Amino acid sequence: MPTPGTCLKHIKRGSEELLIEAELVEKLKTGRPLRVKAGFDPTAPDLHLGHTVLINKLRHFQELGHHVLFLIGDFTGMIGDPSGKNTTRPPLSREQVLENARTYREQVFKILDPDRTEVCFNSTWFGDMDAAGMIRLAARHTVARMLERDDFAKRHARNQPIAIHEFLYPLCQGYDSVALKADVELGGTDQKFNLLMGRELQKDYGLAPQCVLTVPLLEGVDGINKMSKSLGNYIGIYEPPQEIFGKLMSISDPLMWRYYDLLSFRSEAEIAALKKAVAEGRNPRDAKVMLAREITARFHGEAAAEKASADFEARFRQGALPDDMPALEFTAGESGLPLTQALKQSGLTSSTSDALRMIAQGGVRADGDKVGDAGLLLLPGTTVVLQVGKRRFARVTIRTS
RNA sequence: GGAGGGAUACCCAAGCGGUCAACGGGAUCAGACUGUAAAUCUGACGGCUCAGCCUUCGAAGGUUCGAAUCCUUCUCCCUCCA
Repeated sequence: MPTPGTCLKHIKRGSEELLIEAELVEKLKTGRPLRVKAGFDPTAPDLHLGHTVLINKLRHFQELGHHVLFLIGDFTGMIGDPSGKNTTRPPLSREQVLENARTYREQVFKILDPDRTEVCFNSTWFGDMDAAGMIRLAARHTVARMLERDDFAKRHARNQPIAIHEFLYPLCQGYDSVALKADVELGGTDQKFNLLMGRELQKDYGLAPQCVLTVPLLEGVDGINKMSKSLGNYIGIYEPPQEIFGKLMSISDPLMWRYYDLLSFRSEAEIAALKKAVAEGRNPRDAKVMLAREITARFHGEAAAEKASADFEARFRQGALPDDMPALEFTAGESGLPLTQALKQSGLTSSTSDALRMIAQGGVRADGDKVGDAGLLLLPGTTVVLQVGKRRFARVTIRTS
């Protein structure tokens, strides 16, 4: 068993803030497995790398022998988290929630150890709470305390609306910690207020307050905004290996180091050494390949990562064709199928207008040769490899109708 | 309850009777460059049977030779006062 000191170091790596460190040390000293809580929205089962920063941190706790409480906020999901300023979301049925939970499990256990993970639902305790109970809970806090939360304060100052129920969300999240007797709760930096609410409520209910560990929000592949599906700058952990690998290779160099810090399982010493080597002239590309391989392997296995890497190398450095391109068949009359139609029907371009533009811009290749003639016809009985841009390919066979 | 402001393409945002498929910015895509990038530069960015045609400017009607632009009704958002 490692000492509390080394545990703490492991836990703090890549994290943003730990409150209160001294308390956590005390908890670690007891030697019992700590109950580590993290809450997840039941609506978005498509996890991306941004989510995994937190999940990686949960894994760190497991590596140290602690117990993870993976909480699905099926009850609070009915409220919606104001911090995301999500507009009204449709209520989910019981079946949908369970289905989402199943998907979560599937995705999350690529990182977490199932034996040390307990999946819970907060409807378990909130489902039984009556209106009086909810009001009792609401009585625990004041409006002034609520307005301490930055986004509430801002909205209030700007005369933007704050619905009453939005105040209930932090209270509910805090109460989850009471119900679960959490020792530690993890969350993104934007969750700090809600996490601290757990401490307050635990004290109110006569429990030892949980420690709070926040992790940074990961920037998306654009390097500017936080990674999110709606911004389209995400890398989903369920994407095909080639996609994950390719997207990681397309990030900027500075962003690469950020990803190393937050996503890689390599030791800090190893990363520092790599950084030094690049600073001294080693091609940053090598470092990026290592990162892309590590992450791809995490979700798809070593072999798939190896292959994605080789494909990428072949395609972009040597201009070779990918060996997994979709093979499609179209039928055409004797005169043949217009290239624009083939491009549109194969999904390589969004419309025939788009196809014409691509051809005009020199972005279309047939069997490796740049197409200059927009009126090109693909004759029946032939098979052509069509390419649009650098990344989109299809093998198209034309048959007679 | 009262007064005012707004709804334009993926997003932001001009336009206020014809020259508008609609300025500009962002995002995106293609080309050049490169380390695979990023940055930069160039171009594209509603659809189609593409030198032409068709459908768009919250919705539905109306005025007009002609409307994103004017009128009417409706829907939705926001601000201020109470």
